[in-house]
Amino acid sequence: MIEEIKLIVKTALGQENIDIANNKDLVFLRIKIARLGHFTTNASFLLAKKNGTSPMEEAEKLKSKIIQTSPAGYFEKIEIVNGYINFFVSEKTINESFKKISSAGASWGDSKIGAGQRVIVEYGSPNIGKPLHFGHLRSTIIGQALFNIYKSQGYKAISWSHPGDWGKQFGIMIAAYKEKARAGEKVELSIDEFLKLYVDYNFRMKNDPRLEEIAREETRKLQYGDKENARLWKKIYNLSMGEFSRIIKQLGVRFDVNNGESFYKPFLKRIVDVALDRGIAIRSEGAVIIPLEEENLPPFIIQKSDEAYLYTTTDIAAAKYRLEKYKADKILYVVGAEQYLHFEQLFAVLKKLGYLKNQELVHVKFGLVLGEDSKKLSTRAGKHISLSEVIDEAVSKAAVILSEKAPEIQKHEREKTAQIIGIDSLKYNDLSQNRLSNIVFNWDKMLSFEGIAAPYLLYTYARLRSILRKAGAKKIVSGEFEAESEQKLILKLDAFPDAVRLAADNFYPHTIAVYLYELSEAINNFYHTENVLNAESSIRASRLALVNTASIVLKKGLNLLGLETVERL
RNA sequence: GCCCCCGUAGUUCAAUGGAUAGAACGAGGGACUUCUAAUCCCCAAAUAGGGGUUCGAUUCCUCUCGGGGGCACCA
Repeated sequence: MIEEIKLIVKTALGQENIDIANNKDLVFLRIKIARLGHFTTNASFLLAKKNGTSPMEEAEKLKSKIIQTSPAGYFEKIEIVNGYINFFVSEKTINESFKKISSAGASWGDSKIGAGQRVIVEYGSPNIGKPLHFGHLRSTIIGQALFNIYKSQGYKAISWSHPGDWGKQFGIMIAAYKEKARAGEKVELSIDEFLKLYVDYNFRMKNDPRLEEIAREETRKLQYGDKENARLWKKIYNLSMGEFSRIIKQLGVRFDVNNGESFYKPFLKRIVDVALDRGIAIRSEGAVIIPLEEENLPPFIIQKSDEAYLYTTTDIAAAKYRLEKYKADKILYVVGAEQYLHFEQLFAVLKKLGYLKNQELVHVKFGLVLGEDSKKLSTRAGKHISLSEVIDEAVSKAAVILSEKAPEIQKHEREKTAQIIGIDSLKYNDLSQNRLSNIVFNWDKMLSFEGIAAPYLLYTYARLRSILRKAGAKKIVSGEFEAESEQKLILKLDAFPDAVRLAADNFYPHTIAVYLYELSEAINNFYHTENVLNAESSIRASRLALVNTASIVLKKGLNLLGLETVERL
């Protein structure tokens, strides 16, 4: 409806106010206070400023214009309050809107805005060799949601994982492994064992520069093709990727492309050579750096003084590859905010090197997961919360609650349902808040199934499905709605595309998450006040159509966020 | 020292520069012979502080305070 109202107002503004109509400050809003109306615009304020008159005066003039030019019966009334022009749409308009939404069905909220554009979403990139810690959940979940959202907006979206499988952590693990092996100790080849080795070595390295030296040397050897190190690397890589795929699958996430840092090793030398040849990079203190003084940034080191490469080098190669080979128009890097500077530098360097032209590169940053002490959780420091542990905890807690509240659900369905509730809860907990804030890790909060949490949404959905099951299959796409709760629900359904657009524009999945909570409120309110199955036949038919449409939109929204639904709860 | 992010009820979070700043949890009270009570209804409580821009500021600018992160060979 909001698009229709936009058009009506712009038409009424006429040619003489084309500047106002095109002004980006002209806004159309859904009114939050129900008694004031459904929609409003600030056009009168802009007109008053332009003409040196009062908003009230301009509002009156514009209102009579709108009454003349708008389709008959579109508005129930138009009121002017404090200079705002407030629109009350008519019942007929609401019914029309419903028809549109229910016909669109699962495509409601989609758009073609991104048609012909390719967007690569990089997320969920683990550091190979270390088990996934809880912090990885954020990137994975936010990234997957953005990927889904962009796809729904008509983009050709590519989900891309960029595992850190080529860096110094391997040098450290290899060094630690060899140290043990030399001492004649048998090393169990498991992911946990390698983590222990890593943490321990890293800790000792702080006080012993010799160990640091050894690790660095192992890294260099690996990068320059040492056989033994390559063999160890492969071992750790396989262990780690197995673990990664298992968890990713459990989370319902998948990647179109899975090119780790090691994938780019054939390109690294050339990246450095070209940068040097063009005079963009220089040698400094034995290393190769790209100075970024003009950009007011610290220099970007692309090769170490021992000739090993860094993730900076890999990132340049990866970006070049995506821009040139994959012809990406947009790349979203869903990576923690602590890498802010790195991406500022990377984007500046890509421009300098001419790889980045008018494509859009965005660092979609998110806050850290902090420990209970409000300090960063770090694997290096041995502060580690295992992601798979958190997932298991969430699922088993869901199973307990499920058996209390819905004992009638059969065993095999119960396990599946507990999985979905547990995982959805973790995801929703993260997705429902602005990604920029830090999160303090807290078991209770993380696994809370009360209030604004996934079970509320899942329950709402299950209720709708239950009504539809009982009603039997019938397909109705329109209806007459008079009850207040019905109209409120339709207005809420009508707002879904706004939430999706906002999420896409700002890379904010939480706008959808918050919207879905509000939608569920409207749904719960509706079926508490109005009976569906026992209503008189024409009303029953209309309400069933509403229930059906609401369930489709709710499911669609949940799916955009990467959440699954259950049929009963 | 410089740079970035954050600061909203007791707590965890909302609010594309718009009206009377919304929820949830927690505390208290109420609603199931009728489509699932993981639901619904009622009730108290907040913009860190100072300037500025604006018809209008939680939102933009600026200073101060507080929390977090980053700043040459980790990712």
